[in-house]
Amino acid sequence: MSVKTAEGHKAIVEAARLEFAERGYSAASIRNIAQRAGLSLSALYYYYKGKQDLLAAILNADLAAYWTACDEALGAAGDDPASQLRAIVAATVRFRTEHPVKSNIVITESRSLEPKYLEHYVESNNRASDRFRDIIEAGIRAGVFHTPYAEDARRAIIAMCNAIAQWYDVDGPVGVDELVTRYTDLALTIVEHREG
Amino acid sequence: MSVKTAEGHKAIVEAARLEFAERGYSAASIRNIAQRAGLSLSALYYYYKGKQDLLAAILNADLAAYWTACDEALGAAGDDPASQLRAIVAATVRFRTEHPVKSNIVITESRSLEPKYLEHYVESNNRASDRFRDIIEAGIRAGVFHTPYAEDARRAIIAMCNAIAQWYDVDGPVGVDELVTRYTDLALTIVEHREG
Amino acid sequence: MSVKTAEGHKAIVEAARLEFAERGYSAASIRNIAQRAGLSLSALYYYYKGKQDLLAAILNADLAAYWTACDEALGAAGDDPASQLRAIVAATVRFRTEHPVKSNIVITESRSLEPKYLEHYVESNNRASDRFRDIIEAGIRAGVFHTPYAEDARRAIIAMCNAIAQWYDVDGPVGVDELVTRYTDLALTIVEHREG
Amino acid sequence: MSVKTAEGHKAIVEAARLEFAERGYSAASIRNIAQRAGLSLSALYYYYKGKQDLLAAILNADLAAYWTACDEALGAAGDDPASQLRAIVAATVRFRTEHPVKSNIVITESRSLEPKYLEHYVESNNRASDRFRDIIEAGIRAGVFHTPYAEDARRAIIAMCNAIAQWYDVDGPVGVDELVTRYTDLALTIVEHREG
DNA sequence: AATGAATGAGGGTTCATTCAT
DNA sequence: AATGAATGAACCCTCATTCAT
Repeated sequence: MSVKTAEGHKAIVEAARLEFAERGYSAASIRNIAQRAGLSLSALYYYYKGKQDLLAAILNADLAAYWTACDEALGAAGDDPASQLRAIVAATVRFRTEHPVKSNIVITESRSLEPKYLEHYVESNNRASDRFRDIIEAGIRAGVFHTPYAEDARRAIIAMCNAIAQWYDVDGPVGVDELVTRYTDLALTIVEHREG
Repeated sequence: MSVKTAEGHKAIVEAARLEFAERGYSAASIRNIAQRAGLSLSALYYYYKGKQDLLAAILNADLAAYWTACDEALGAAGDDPASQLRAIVAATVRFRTEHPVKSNIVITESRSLEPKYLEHYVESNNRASDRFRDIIEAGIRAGVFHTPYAEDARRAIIAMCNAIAQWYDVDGPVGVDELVTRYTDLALTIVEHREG
Repeated sequence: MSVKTAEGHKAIVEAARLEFAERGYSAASIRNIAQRAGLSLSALYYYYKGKQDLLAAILNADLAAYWTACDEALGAAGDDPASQLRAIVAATVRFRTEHPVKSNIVITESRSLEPKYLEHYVESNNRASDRFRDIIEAGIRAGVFHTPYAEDARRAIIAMCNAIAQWYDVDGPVGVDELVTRYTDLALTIVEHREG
Repeated sequence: MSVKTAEGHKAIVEAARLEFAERGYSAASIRNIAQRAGLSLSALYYYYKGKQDLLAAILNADLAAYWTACDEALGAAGDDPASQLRAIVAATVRFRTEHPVKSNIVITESRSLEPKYLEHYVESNNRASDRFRDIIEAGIRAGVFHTPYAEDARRAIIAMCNAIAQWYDVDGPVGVDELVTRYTDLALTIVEHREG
């Protein structure tokens, strides 16, 4: 929230992201994070109140980054449900492939948030799910999505996109653009998109 | 692996499953596990070599339980790819809803396995994925599944089924049978099943 | 002391000697000893009351073995102080080279004996030192040993002989007989043996 | 090696020396050491990486202290082998009597050093033995030491000097100066020192 | 703005030992 | 004569955190 030194913040957050992603929150060591960031242990405590505070900061920042990406894509896309769904899935696939560390932390470590920090995060996360829900329901109302299971389709789409962060390899055979095509197609298949 | 006393084993494994599921492997305390199992700390060490050993035992047991369920379902189902896919998805949905703790541990905590134990687990897990792959590819060859993205469809189906363990509530509005129907339908939609 | 089963006793004592010698008393594990002896942990406790009891048994046995060897050598030697000194030094060198494990345990681990067991051991050990003392003093009275420092000479001789167990290598270049010659010569030099 | 605070270091090292000397390395408790030093357990770990690290620090420091004393004595002594031998034996006797704890730790606990730390220590210790060897061999070449057993004489002298730390009592009947006289005489006797 | 020193709680693990059988 | 099961105490060590400076 508060800004102390941009550099300090950044080094710590980046180090923490890696440490959290590699070891998981509770196995992560705040000493390691400080060391990775090239700071003293006490310096870290100057910037952040503690481990939870650091996790919360990262989780909120990374979730926000994801939603910013989604919002931009949605804004640039056409208004019809199919275009909107394509846009949000594409943005998600891009984010999961281009920011696997951020993605995995948000997906995996949010459960380590203590109640105090959890509230704000969950709320933020729900607003996210709502975007998918709204689009799908709009598509059904418009008669272009024919799935009888709106909620499950929504969960399926989110789950399959999230999983990408766990297996995708930038140096692998499949390019991001190709993957975007596949997953937008899959998403439309899942909601049973049929025009006319 | 090794069997010492059925009772001792069972109490410990059940307690450990809960602890691992609630807190995650590395936040889990072996002292807590012993207490939950109603044993002394050292008694636990009489049965298991350590925390890793306990995790590995649980992971292997629960993964095996899942695959046993799948195999039974596959054996009882028709030979055609659609029936086979329906069967394995149904078995998976059932397992995820009826054994959410086992499911979540297998899905979430396998990454805490150290190399020594990992090998056997990964191999076992791969044989699992192969079942899905084989069925989908058979369906494509047979001309009944029309998805152009066999691998991604496979991943999507697995991801959506796995996610169930995270949100499903036995006391919620949706019954298991209903959920099975929905997810088998969704799976067939994903692979673009069309006969004739 | 009491005999339960000759075999059991022997296997345990031999295993314990090795373990004590390799790791030192307090780092030695009674579980390891049982395992090395090919017995169950409880079997060991059937034969010995505990770790201390086992140590005491070994220490007493090995010290006794050493003094038996000395007594035999002294009995077989001439009555004059020089012959007696030669005999006891030769016996000591032989024991240290031929039974390095027993030697090292007696020398090194006696300090781990608890008071209860210590008394008997110390007494036994003192009777040992007395043999050296008596011989040296006899030699001085007889006018064949001319050292002005009887006690220090005694300590020096014992120390140099004991040290052998720490460095002597059976497969090394120096044979036992040769070593016996050297150390008996050295001992007589130390007490300044001059006849006539 | 690393220096953090002179005070912290000193209190810990002194406490550890006593604990190691009294109980032996593996029976020594790091909690006891911290308590004796008047520090918290974790404070100790701020200064030393662990039990081994502490042992290594002490062993190296105390061995160095001994060799510094030897070097000073050798530098102040005459160049001829007899004077040099007298000097190094005198320095050794003084060190063993005046620093019995340091002496006993170096002599007894070096075997508890793990390979990682052992190397440096052994090397340092070998340079030590070499001093004795060089002097004795120089004496033999110069025709003033007549022992036919240079190596065994060296070992005997070192062994008898080392043993002092185990039995010498500062409040006993024998003063240090007197002991120095006796042991230098004994050493020259052992190498069969005869001039002219 | 930044740190070195110190702490207390808890971590996993191993230990010698006992006891019912 | 022999054992499997269980225990409580202690082990070394690492942790997130604080505080005086």
